[in-house]
Amino acid sequence: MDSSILIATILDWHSEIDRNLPWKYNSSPYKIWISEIILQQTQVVQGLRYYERFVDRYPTVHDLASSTESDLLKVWEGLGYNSRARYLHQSAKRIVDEFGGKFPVEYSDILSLKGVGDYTASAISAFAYEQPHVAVDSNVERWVSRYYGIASYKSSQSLKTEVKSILLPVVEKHESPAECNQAFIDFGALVCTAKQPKCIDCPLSQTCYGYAQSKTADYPLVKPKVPRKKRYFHYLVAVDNGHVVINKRLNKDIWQGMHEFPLYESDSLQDLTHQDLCRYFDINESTSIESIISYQQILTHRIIIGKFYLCKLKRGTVKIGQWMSVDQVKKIAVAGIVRLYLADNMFIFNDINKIENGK
DNA sequence: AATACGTGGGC
DNA sequence: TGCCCAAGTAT
Repeated sequence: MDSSILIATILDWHSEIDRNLPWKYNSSPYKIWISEIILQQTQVVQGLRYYERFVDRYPTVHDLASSTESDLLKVWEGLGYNSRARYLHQSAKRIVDEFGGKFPVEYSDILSLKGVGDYTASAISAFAYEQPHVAVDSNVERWVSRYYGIASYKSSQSLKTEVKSILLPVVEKHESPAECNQAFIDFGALVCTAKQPKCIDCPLSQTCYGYAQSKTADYPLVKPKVPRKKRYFHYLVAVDNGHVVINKRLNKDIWQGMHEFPLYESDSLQDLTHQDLCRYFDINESTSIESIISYQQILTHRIIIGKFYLCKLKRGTVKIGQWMSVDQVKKIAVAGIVRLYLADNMFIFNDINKIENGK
């Protein structure tokens, strides 16, 4: 089928779709930018509430720029890939400083923002400014690769280039690049889904290569995944009268900028011995460990095993971090594995006697 | 080009 | 339960 007829079919299908997403129509470039960043590698249902909270808290780029990275990470907590939040703050400051607070219009300027790659720059250009760009995300490359039987790898540059070469000429001729892109994405998200595509209801099935060959599951190609490496995080949960010792993660590593307890990382599942704890955390040998609790968190490329060693220390005698109260801890963004621990163990902030009584 | 970066939902 | 997937980007 000629690609222009193909696109006309999809636009026709899309004319009866209304997903009613808050960033869809008459949104500012700023809000479209926020929505696109939040939606990177994130399902719409998962990002929706974060988007609402985010624009409520930072209605303009000025509000975002004058915020702090720590505040931003707290709003972002639980969403994942938090470098997105750090880059958002960085870019907001740049927009205020270098673009006079006005969101850039030129594709090259938009692309130059940290955290904005080709997909996001294209999406903003099309949705906010009706410029002829194609935002190729996983939805779009999936249906195009299935329809034409393009044997390229998922997310590969070659597939993106191929998809663009097919769709861009059509978008350039159409009056609304925004409408085209929304239709392309929605079609992949709602009809040509990753699992169990709705070929029965698909307006393109009769001319679809993947459907004809019963090979929709084979496109696009997927590379074998590398096994996840395990990392063992040993945390000293040092408490004293409603306070606990906290550090901020500053290295270029997972959970950068987020908070945790004093950490020692090892390469084995073995519990740290009392001697190890004394050495690594500089605590007195008479300090007793109240409990050792383990949590596990599975990430895309890692499995984090967190072990939490609870003990009582005297505030002021410890230099391995900053003492914080419950209220302070509730206001900071914490690393995922620490969040798991705290969800079950908030009793550590109760007074010492209650902990001794085992409650 | 390959790898790292989070988290939650679906089956 | 274990595995796949998600409106990708930076290095």
